[in-house]
Amino acid sequence: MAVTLKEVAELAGVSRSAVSRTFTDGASVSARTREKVEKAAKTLGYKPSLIARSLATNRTKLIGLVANNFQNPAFLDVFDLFTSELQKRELRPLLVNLSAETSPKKVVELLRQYSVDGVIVATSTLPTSFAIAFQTAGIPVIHTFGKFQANANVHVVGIDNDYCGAMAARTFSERGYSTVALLGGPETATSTQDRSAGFQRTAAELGLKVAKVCFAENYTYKAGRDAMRDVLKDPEVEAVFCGDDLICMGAMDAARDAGKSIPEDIGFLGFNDIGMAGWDAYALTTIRQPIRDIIMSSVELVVGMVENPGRSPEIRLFPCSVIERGSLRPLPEAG
Amino acid sequence: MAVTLKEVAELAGVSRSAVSRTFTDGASVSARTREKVEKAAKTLGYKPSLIARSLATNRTKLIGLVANNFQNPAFLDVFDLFTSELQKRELRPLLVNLSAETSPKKVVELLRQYSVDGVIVATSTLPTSFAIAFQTAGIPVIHTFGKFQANANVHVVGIDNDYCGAMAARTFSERGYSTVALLGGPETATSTQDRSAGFQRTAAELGLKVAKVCFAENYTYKAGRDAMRDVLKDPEVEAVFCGDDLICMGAMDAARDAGKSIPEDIGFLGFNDIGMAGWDAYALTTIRQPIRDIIMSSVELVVGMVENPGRSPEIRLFPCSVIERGSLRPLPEAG
DNA sequence: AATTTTTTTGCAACCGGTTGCAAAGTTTTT
DNA sequence: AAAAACTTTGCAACCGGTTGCAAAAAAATT
Repeated sequence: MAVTLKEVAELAGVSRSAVSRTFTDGASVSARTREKVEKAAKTLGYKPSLIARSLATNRTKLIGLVANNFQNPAFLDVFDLFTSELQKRELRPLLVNLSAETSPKKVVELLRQYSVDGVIVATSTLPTSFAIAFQTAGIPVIHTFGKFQANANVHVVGIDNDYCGAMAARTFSERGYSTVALLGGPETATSTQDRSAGFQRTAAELGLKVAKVCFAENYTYKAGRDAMRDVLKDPEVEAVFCGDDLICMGAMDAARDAGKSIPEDIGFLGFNDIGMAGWDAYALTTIRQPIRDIIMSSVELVVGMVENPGRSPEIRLFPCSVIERGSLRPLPEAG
Repeated sequence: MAVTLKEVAELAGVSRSAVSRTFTDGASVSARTREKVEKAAKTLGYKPSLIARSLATNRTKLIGLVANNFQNPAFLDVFDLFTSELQKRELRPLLVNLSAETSPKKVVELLRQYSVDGVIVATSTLPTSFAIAFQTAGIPVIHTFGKFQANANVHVVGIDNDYCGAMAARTFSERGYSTVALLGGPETATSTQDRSAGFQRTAAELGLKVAKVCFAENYTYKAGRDAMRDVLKDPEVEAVFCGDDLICMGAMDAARDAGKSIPEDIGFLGFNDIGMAGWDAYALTTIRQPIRDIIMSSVELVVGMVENPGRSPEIRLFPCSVIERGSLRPLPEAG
């Protein structure tokens, strides 16, 4: 069915190598040969087979994209940006939905079998060891949204979660809150752990009482709503720092359900700044994570790794900022 | 770096074919040979290269997944289901983000170059001709969420949009509304056109006045909010049928912003039943589209096509149903 | 035990490209 | 016009598997 190199070579009256070279960037072909080949290729509708090329060059132009959070709208942006950014560079994403795949080990095997050129692990709920498994298998890997360590042994692109936790504590303190709660994302996520640490440490420093610490089971509205019921048992809580906007929205609805009004009776601070955070019904004050920068940088880095595998592990962190809307008391007037 | 067939064959003391056969389902190998090979493979950590296999067998186990709607939360389900459903069958999704890709023609070329075994085009905003282009190129294709025609020439899996439009009109009529509006999705989407047709025809039959027909520019909250401002100019509109839940939520907020309360002053009927539709802040009455059934069926069909390319085009439609929440007047008591 | 049937095995060609190398062809230099 | 330097080209081997075919081995039949 498909037209091959050989047929084009025959029609153009040149060798197979000549045809191959016309379709390879930077190869040496004379203008006359190129013209003949291009004409023949056009006539036959020839396009080189990327599979065959991959076998010969040992490059597939496939980038594995491993995620386990297909429920959260925050990931829509991630997918959109990843795919379009890869496409711009003539690369393709090979998606792996980790929630469905049995073991992480299998995922590594699988992507190795497909000879992906690189892998982006986009999740904060997996340990660093997962990303390292790719590295051990000789596959360039970036742990996006991952936990960074001073003695990095794997590329990490994301944010400083500890610092963001501290930022949340400061945000509460500046607005005059004195007793607050933490309603984090899944407890096993490294992002949750780091934010929690930063939040509690800074709260202590600022004399802010953290009356309650709890965690939602996953990044969903429902999990947030359920966990919030627990927080509401404690009447002294004036504001809640949530590990994710979706969780936060669930928590807000639980609070409203209990007759509280926002921000008068209770304040909420979200995380991520997903599109919905700006909707009138929630008007969420939240800490924005610069997804776009993170993704672009991850793609750039993985491409760099492919070109230069020896590159030493890098940590790239992007700043987050508080987006002021209506779910917290306003800052007191300066002066 | 990677271990090859040849090395395994040498270690096991058998021919390359024997190794190949141990890793090919249904091939003939004796128990003793298989054992020797498996032992050698384990020692060396061998896994067959899928690229090489693809070249030889002309099957890649890659399924192209073309989408152009990465903004809508409804697509999270789509991605999740598609990827996990493909994974169960040992297939991989090769994602194409159409919004970023220049021309549809290029997409066909691209997926052909990667020799995908099949393609699922998951969008209602592209004409049937797009799906047909794959077919012409000899690639099995399913148009999921596509427009179906009596004389089908391409597989379509989805819903009967005309019928759903009619269902919306009946829903309004049953609840005693007499003057309504249609706030559809993008006007170029075939789903919008069909729903609109069914809605208006049935409204006319039921004596329901459609005072206003307009369309959101895309499937977003903002587009819904903007378009709703136009609808609000007409004070006689009692209820609005929206082309998508996200659009509907935007529209609801525009209405509330104008001081209307829901459902007392104005009613809303959404479409899709995304997770957020159930949130307290919206409690959207909406027409549920059975995404899960549609996706599972699409995957099953594309697999069937790969196995039997001669298969004649099929149309698979799934029923939708009204999910009653709080954005419409209740049904009058029976009797 | 000899013959027939069935199963297993290795050989070698093939899938559709790339690429190092040396020969052939051009262009530049002397 | 010959020599030197540079380009272009085709040959042939290779990437890592699969598979039809015939020979070899094993099992079943007589």
